Amino acid sequence: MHIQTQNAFRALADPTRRDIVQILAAQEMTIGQLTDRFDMTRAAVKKHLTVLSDGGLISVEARGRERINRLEPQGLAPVLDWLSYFDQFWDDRLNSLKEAIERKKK
Amino acid sequence: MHIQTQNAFRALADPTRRDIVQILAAQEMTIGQLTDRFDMTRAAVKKHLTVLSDGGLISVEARGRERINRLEPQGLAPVLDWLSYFDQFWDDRLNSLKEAIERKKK
DNA sequence: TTGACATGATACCATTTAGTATCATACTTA
DNA sequence: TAAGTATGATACTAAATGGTATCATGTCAA
Repeated sequence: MHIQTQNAFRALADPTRRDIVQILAAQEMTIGQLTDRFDMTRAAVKKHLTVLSDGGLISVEARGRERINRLEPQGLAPVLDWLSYFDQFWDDRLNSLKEAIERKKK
Repeated sequence: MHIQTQNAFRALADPTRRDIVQILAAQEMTIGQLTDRFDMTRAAVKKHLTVLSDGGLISVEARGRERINRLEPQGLAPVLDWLSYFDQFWDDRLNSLKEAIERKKK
């Protein structure tokens, strides 16, 4: 059993963590900056970041006394791989995503 | 916040439940049949099925004294929709999925 | 109709989880 | 160097989670 798959799915199971992932998709942030976006303590945000890091969804770079948290999109790969098992059930949906990509490339 | 999205992600967060989803993708089953595939009691499997049902990932049809559990692939839609937010990060991976689909269609 | 079978439901337990409060550490800067 | 700032780490709590055991209900079949 793939521990990466498990850790990634587990990381995405919490709504706060999914929000963090979306925020970091737009802009990298320190823990303090992220904490400003939520109604919880810095310690709680830090815990979520640890779970996201375990899931391979973010990376952390030390910069002075700050820690820059960045999205690692390839961490979503195990999730997509697992979902791809169900190709035969959602060809239509995948095709619409494919078309969106084609449009964007023009 | 989309409760369906939350329930679907939560349902997929457990490895036993992901296994159940894959088993049901191949063949619909009763609770008893599913229990044979796992090293846990029928009651535990039933709990997982309830979580999967809450997540919209399976449906249950009563047939006599049996309950037929079926995969509901469209329950994965909220998960895919959420992931599609990150299109710009995994064009390559999506393209490989797209290619797999194209190959299959031939 | 009666026994066997498939499931539903409830109570209970141990562990994990999501959060807080608090203190320690390390870096910046006046 | 000393104060302020950003983060790390630990201990603690309440609630959710994953599991069991047990009993109730409903259906099938002889």
